[in-house]
Amino acid sequence: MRLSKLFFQSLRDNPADAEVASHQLLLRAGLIRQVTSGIFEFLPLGMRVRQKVEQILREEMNAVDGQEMIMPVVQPAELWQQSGRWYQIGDDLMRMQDRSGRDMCLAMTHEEVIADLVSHSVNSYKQLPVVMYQIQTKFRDELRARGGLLRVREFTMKDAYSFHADFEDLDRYYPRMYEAYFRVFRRAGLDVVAIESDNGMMGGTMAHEFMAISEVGEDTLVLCRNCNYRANRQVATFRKTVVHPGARLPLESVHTPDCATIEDLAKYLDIAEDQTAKAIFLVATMVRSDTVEDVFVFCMIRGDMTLNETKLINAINAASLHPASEAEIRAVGAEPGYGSPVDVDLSHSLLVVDDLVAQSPNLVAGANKVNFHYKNLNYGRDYDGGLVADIVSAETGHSCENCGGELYSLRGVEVGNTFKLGTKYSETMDAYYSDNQGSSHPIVMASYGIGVGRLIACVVEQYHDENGIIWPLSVAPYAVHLISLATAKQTDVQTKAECLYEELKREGLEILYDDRADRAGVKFNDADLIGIPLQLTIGNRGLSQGKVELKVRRTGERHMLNADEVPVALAPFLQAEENLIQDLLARDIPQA
RNA sequence: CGGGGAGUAGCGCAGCUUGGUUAGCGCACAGCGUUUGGGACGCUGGGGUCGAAGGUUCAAAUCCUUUCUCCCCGACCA
Repeated sequence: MRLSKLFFQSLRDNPADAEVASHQLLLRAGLIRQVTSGIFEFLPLGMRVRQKVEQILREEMNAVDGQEMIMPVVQPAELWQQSGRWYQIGDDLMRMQDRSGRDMCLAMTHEEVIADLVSHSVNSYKQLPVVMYQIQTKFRDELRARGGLLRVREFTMKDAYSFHADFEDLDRYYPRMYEAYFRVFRRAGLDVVAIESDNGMMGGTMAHEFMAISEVGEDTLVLCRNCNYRANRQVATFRKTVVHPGARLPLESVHTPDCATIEDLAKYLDIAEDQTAKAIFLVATMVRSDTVEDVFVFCMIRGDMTLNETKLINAINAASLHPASEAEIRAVGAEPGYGSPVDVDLSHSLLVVDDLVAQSPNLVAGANKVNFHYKNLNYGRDYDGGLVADIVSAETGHSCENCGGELYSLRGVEVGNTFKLGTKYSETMDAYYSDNQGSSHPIVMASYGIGVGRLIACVVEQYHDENGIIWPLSVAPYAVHLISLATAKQTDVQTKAECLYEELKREGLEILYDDRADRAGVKFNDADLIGIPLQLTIGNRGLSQGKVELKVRRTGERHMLNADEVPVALAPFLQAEENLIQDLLARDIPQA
């Protein structure tokens, strides 16, 4: 492709509203443009990267028996009502009506439609297992799009769905997809970590997330330094130990002036924060079959820990949570900042006590009176009932539940996930098959997603420097960036550049040919910005000695190649770029 | 939705506090000339409903009200 003809313009300055590196570089290198919040265009250069990624996805999905198909973006409400998600999912689901007033929505994902398809098409165990996938647009009306392609509203996802006669068959298949996922990410140059995750709105029995480790990530991973425990902080567990065991002491009320925070309280009473308990007040929205109800939730957790809202949502089976207002807190007889479950009216509320608080004797907690706390608060004596569950987050420094090793945390971007859905959708969408005895069973289902744009953003996050992007060869828009420095008078250089362009194209190489009339500096800077792995410069200086100059974008190394044997001379450098990916692929795949 | 910030040419910004000619600058863009191996220089030129609506005023980019959009931080996910 001639750069002079390419629909392309680089930006010298970073657009003011782009903060993360991948967003800035993808914009500046002319790969994408934002149309409105969270909705992007992929320009020709960006489209080529996308096609590279999609090709990898196709090859790897086909390799695990996936069959490509395509499903609609606009879907009837009925299917989502049938699965129940029409009611469970909030405003993320973009709803609308067609001209006759029929409720419709934009697909956030395609479980309903494919389960519906399978319910009509699969009748016998002989048709199972079957795996289908698509590379298709999804729309999620996110609260807040951010970070360029990292978090958008309209995006392209590779979503695959597998259907099995029973869980054993799914368990046999699932590891194949898990490994295929590692191959996809590694072929694109990304090193990822697979972790246990929450099932969220997907439901089902088990889920993994594939995380690209990055400071710009929105997720926190909890990992063990000793064993291979890895989980999203939303679900990560840890070993909880009672740090101050002992016999129960009598409850007493103490005056604690100006101790609205745990830190102040511990300091004032000269105790450790792990000897305190704190109350957290939330309102949960509970969605039952056809009712929606707000319930006040009174949580007790140890003072040095933080509430984990995902765990809480799962423990009480709520649809969503939001902080309670002061009025709502006082309505049950509690005092904000000095709350405890003693002598409050919880008849219309839900008490949830973290299991560690339930086990720990003699904690200090609020006395529901400004400037007063209780000492020696004991669950089962001073208050009881409610639900006892793990509702706090694992943090750096906690102990691994499996081995006792030290936990630490990293930030990551979720580039893919896999869900063992079980029979949730097959039952609601009526997807049953007959076994060899003629009896009917729900089909066992799983779904597997990878965000194409997010994957690209993660590649750029991982592969860039201060001058621009440094594409891995496997996803680079072109393999070689040919830069002609010919001036109007240097017709010999011009001619040689044209010949070289044609020759390299004949060799089957993907070439971006900078034939523009700009000065050298402009071209070099654009080349570094775009980030094609190999830059081939042809100018009067080298050509007068029969040479062209090769620069490896990744390392900055320069080599003089004989102008007459460029394709041959180029081969080892292309191979070296290829080898980087092969090295990544050769690594062991960590077990799920 | 809560908190913070910003909307002036394709991009980056100044002007606004203290209203006053024809709204400026750099980059980008077009033409001509000189240049030509790491973002050249000169001359000329095109491009703006100053986010929108309403108001105050002799006069509004500037003051007031309303509204829309975008970005960043917190509750969601590929």
